[in-house]
Amino acid sequence: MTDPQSHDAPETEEAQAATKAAVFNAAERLFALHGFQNVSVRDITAEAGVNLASVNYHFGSKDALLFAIFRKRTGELNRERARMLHEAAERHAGKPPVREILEALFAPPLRWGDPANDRRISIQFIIRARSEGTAEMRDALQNDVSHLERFANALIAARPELPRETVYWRLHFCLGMVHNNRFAEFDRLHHLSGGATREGDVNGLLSRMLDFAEAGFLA
Amino acid sequence: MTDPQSHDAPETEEAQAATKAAVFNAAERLFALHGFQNVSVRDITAEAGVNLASVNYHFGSKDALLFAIFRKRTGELNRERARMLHEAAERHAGKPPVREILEALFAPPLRWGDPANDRRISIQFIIRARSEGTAEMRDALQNDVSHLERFANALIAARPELPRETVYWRLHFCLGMVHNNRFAEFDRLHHLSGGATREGDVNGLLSRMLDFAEAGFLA
DNA sequence: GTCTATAGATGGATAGAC
DNA sequence: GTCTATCCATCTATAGAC
Repeated sequence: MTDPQSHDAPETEEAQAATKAAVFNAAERLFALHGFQNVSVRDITAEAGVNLASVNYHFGSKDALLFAIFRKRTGELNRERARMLHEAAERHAGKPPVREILEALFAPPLRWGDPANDRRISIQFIIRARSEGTAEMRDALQNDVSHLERFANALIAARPELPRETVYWRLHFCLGMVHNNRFAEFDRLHHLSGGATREGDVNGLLSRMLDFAEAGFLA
Repeated sequence: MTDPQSHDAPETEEAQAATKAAVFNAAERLFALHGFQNVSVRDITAEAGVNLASVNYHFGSKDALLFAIFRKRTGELNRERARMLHEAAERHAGKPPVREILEALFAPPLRWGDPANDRRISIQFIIRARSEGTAEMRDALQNDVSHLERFANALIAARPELPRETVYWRLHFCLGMVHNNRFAEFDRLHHLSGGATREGDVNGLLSRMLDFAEAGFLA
């Protein structure tokens, strides 16, 4: 924009954005598949088909790249969950039932995990960040509980007869159910059940999770 | 034993065993606290107060040390769970109810996680191995489902009216509840609940988990 | 802006002295 | 058997050529 040769700028900007996006996507993919410490800047730039210095030029450092991916994806996921919770509240005069609150919590990560969904890799990245993330990521997770507070408050309103402490623990159990949906765990379950569990049936899995967790909240 | 100077052997063997144990314990502790890739052989030997070559001398390599810890601890945990399941079966003529099956699944890792328990660090190591472990560990987890098969079969017998597929998925949900019991997740929950959740009350947490999961199996 | 070449640091593993 | 000194591979980050 400040460049007088404006007919050159679009090409340059596009090339820059394309390189940055290629690095971003390659990094997200490799981190999700192989773990954060097992992927080098060389792996990422080779996968993206760009030169080695691109990571530092566009993101500053390997850790900053990781954090950029983390922040973008968690932001998207949290917004999607918040929107579903808001819609559920609107449908029920501000007091949605437990099942619809849990659906807003479960459905977005499950839909992302659909084998037919491009975001499949993003959700695996987020799950990995919870255990392998940098100190910066863990601090961000630790401090940004405002997103979960909305869910906790909705659940407390839906089950006012339960002690608040009990609701928090049960929310913790539900989050454990979500975080366990990793490739390796699905594979293990598939092996254990002799092939009876089908990973691809996202809506079926959502129903199963809601049945289980809703009953747990009624106890 | 084959050494004619038998009065020297005990001292040497003890020293050897002591060094090996020091390496083992320091490694388990550091891996559990900081992750596998973030701990170097130098960190381990420094923490153990032994020389750098000890890891390779006693265990062959860093990865072999990791795997030795993994195999020992998972073996201990699985035996403890199997024993509790066996005892539950004996109490109920071979057909224990869902709650006692789940107690055999939940109680050992929870008791290990008690802040007053020396094994607190071991269970964090195992949980970390599930997501950060080497290919060798993941293969071992993948192939050793015999331990879980006993629990799956007991649950199928306790709920014969449910489709087997449903029982497998619900077992998967229960395992997610267990695997989510990490330091970082407890801290986050404590923060979210404004300090209402007490991590130290192991028996209370066990009851809460059993209430939630048992109700989920009744759905 | 892009890319090559390389600096600088750290890692696992091991040879060889004792 | 124990330990020091060192090898060699690999990593991130960056300087400097174009």
